[in-house]
Amino acid sequence: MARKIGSYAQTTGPQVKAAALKLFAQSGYAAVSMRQIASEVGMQAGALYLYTPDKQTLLFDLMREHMEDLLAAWAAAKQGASPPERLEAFTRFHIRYHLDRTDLVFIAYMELRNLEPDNFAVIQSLRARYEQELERILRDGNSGGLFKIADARLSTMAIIAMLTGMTSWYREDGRLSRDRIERIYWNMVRRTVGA
Amino acid sequence: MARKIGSYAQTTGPQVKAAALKLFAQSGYAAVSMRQIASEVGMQAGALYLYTPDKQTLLFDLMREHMEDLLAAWAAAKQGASPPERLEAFTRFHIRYHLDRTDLVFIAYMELRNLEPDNFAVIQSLRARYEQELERILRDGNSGGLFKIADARLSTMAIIAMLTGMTSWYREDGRLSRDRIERIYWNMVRRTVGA
DNA sequence: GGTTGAAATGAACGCGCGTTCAGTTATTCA
DNA sequence: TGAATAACTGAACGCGCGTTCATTTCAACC
Repeated sequence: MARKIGSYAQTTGPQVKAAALKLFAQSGYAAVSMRQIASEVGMQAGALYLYTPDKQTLLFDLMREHMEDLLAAWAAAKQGASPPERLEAFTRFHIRYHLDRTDLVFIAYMELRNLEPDNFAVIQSLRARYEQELERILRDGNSGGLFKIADARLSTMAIIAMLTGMTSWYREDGRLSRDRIERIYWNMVRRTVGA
Repeated sequence: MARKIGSYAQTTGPQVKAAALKLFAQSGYAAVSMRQIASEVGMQAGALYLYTPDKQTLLFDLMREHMEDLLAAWAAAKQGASPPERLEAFTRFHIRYHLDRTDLVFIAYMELRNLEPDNFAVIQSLRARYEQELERILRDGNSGGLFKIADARLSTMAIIAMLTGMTSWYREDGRLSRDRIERIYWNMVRRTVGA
């Protein structure tokens, strides 16, 4: 018997996560059963517990890894000297990263209230760190007179909502190419900050 | 016995809806039980069925009435001759209306996937009508040269996402007054369309 | 080819779910 | 006062839930 003692099996783990991701994004955490997830992977419900201690952890791990990957990817992609350049880099990075992971983004926004308090706090703090990255750029640009922003916090929330909202209507085979969408949105963001 | 024959009792009905609204917004449709809703109103679960045929209809009615009220309220508040004036009216209306009903707005966006297909289609079509109102203004302003918009549909989605996102962070006793928030957001919207 | 141990099964657990309905209570009005 | 009716109770229904665990399968290795 392979009863996890401190660690969990690593081989089938990714498949379980992928199945949970797909189903959670489709129907929502509360509406998806462990039996459905197991069936998606092609096993029985009991076997899932070789890869996760419980259902809640499955959700939490998806969200935490998403936020950590996002922060790491931005740290790697970060560039630009002036605030306008940094803002453009952030905007384009955000769009590309999110359009590649619409399911994860969807979950990370929709399932917050299904997290237990401790887990919620962890995700909120990771999210805050990401928002801080944008807010920092806006404040720098504003104090340097390059942006004309009334309230950096409000602009941060507005821009992130505007950008992240894309994931709810974007389709791979849609009317506009990703490049075109990216260009149009960057233009709107630029205008929003008065640059 | 008061077994609904075609119609449902009207007296306690609003209390049931209010309780469902509160709990759905708090924990999500799938995570809230009929027993919880009943307990919030102060009755037993069975009594709820005097006011609704089932749980799904409770959700659907909340969403449908919200969208119909929204459309009716905008029809009444609609004003302005030029596209910029109309856009300002729309923006300010949207903010005021949504900040007064954060719970309903939250549900109307989050619980779409918990609607059965037929119900989903109804809500989607109501939502589309509302978005059309904004898109019409943007197209008119663009063809008159008053706005500088690359794609009216994208700007519509961007603006609505930006405005509706407010409901997820707005608090009655927050740092900024509603008037100030409204002014700042209108300024951002105005810039977004290049006016 | 026999042993090991990881991977997975499948039955079972107690529980809460949405919904139904016969029966009880409270109010209305003749 | 008593009949009619509206409002609500509380027990019950079958079902699917998350989770556990003794048992089976099977590839890897001596």
